[in-house]
Amino acid sequence: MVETNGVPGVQTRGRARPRTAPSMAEVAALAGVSSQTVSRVSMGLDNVKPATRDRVLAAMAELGYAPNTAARALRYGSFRTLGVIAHQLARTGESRTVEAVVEAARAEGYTVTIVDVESPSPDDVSAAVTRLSHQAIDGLVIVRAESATPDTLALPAQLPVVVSDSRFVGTHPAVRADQTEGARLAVQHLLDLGHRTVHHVAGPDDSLPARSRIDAWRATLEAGGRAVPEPLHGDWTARTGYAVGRELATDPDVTAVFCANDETAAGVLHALHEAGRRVPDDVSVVGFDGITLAEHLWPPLTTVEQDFARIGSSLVDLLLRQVRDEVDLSGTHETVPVRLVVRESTGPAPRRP
Amino acid sequence: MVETNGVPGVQTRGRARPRTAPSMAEVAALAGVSSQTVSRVSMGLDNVKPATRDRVLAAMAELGYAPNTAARALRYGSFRTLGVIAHQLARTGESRTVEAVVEAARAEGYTVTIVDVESPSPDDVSAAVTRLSHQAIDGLVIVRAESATPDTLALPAQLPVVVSDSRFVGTHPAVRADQTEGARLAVQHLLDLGHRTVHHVAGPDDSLPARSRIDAWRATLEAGGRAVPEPLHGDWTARTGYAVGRELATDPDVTAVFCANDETAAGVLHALHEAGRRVPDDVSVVGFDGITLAEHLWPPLTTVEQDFARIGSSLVDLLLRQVRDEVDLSGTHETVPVRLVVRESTGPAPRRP
DNA sequence: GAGCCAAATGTTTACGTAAACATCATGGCC
DNA sequence: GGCCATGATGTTTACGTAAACATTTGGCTC
Repeated sequence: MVETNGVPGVQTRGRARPRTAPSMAEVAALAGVSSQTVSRVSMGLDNVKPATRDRVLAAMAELGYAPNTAARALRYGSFRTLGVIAHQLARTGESRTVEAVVEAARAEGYTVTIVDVESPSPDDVSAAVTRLSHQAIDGLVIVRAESATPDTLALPAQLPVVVSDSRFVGTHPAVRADQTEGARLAVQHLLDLGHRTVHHVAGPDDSLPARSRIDAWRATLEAGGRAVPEPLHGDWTARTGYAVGRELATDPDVTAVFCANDETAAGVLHALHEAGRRVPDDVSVVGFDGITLAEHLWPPLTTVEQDFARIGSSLVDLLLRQVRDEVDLSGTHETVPVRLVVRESTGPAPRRP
Repeated sequence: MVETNGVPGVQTRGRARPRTAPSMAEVAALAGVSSQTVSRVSMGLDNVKPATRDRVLAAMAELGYAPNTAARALRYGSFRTLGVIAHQLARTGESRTVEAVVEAARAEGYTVTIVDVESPSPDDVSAAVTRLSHQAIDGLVIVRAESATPDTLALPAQLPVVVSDSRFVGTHPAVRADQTEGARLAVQHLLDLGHRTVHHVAGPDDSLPARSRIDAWRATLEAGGRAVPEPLHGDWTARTGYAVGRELATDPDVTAVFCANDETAAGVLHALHEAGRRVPDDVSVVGFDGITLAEHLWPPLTTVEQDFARIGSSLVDLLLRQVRDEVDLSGTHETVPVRLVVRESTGPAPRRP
């Protein structure tokens, strides 16, 4: 764990105590009591005479006292803080999950420290973990690890961890959306509409969810005895969706496209419109995620909705069970159901010419 | 500052020290040195004999030692952590700004603790501040305070604060996008295209940026001697954009719409499409923010791009200057330029029938 | 009013780190 | 070979809080 450089212990030196907030001792002096009594008031214990309590509260108010979290954390060995490692905070799935995690953590009295990882490369994620473990956290949520694997990622021993969909499933407690069922629903929906086959604009190769969606897409086509076209590769962005979409638009055989996520679908829609192909009359498009804007794209996008709120709260739940009870949950993983929402971007297959 | 309930000092009790990580003392014992020597190695000081350092590093490795952040923070009086209060993390402007803040903070060796505020009401924001000041932060970034004002928000004295666009401008150091210029550019662009006037779908009333945009929209129309229609009110979401858009779509006099943000614009586009009004042939639409999807809406959205990355880094810069140098910057505020990006959602005004 | 119990409050201590100060060795110099 | 400067290491202490233990106060019983 410790290496020549990157030793957990080695840190740059911080400046010493810049600002001096009032301490319990000062409050105690002002109120004419011992600091222990201040502590009792501060913790809301009831074995303090009301008159004394009032004097202490008044002193706190006068000095603007706030308890020193560092000292408390040192005392308790806990920060009541969770760490979150996310890859691209501004991406929809990401921010919705993080938002839900923050919310769920708050409900449990925890706050959340965020580290954004520049690239999803193992190196960057490792660096993020190292940085976070220098920080004050009781547990760690890894929202997207993409290509990182348990081997490439040196997690501090003893640090409770929970991951959302990634290669850590199996080695760490995980929460994942039901990717397989989602992709199946999407593809089957298109087949049921009479499309002969379904093209797929996939996510990046190193992403496990992306691969789950590819696999389920393929399996569903095969189960229906359909031709399986070569999947096209995107990177979750609308930009590549657009680029790939321009190619798809030129192929008259393409009547149904299942996109790895809604952003990609937006790009595909853009390309189709531009090429003059009508949606859904000529081509049907399905997305994945259920971003807020999906409903207001044109035409409104049929998509597979993930329950980000539930994913977030499950992540926190699973993590806190480890933090509090120190149980070993590795291997457990929870699957959150998804939901196909049919809108106007999908329709019956065009009649063959 | 202290009140009957909600006293900063009062907290529920945490369990005491659940997990015991190896301490310096244990490493010292194993390496046969004093804990101070371990500390020196840990801090990377150079006045340790190489042989000794190696022994200490070996001991650290063996025990899986990591420095206790709480103790360090207590010692230094700093966590190297900044707090961020955001309103709706998943909203685009929000998450982009937060992402940039996280990034900029990381570059300065700080991590970021996030508190998501449920509603932008003063009460909720206050609660968030209270929660955060229990946490271990050296400074606070308020990304959107909306209706909160310096009066309604009890900030801990001495806590360095920086705010993005809000009513705190003036009392606290602030960074704001050039709302006025942005709205002017948007409206003028539409007027230059020959539209007689421009309708506005505004943001919520209690948001200062929303009001700046309204004011600049009105001022630009008046400067051009145009009629100023009643502004319509949205809440930044595509949903209300759609609702309001349905009304606009029925009014043949509406040929140009300036939306308070891109999400709203997406909703308006949706409504216009649905009503069979062509964009931009019948109606031109402009957004605000420059979300990634703007380029891939249909038609690609003309919008006023904010430089979120720069806003984020300016926020951190301004905040750290206070944290480190303890200078008083209240009153200073930085304005970040915006940029009009013209796409296909705007075009010449239709010929009058 | 002595005795006793419980409530209220005070005192001591430990949490892990690192600055400040103290000590000890080593080596160069005359 | 003694002296001092220097570098390496050890010892003491403080940071703010809260548990554990100790003491005082007040009220009640008989």
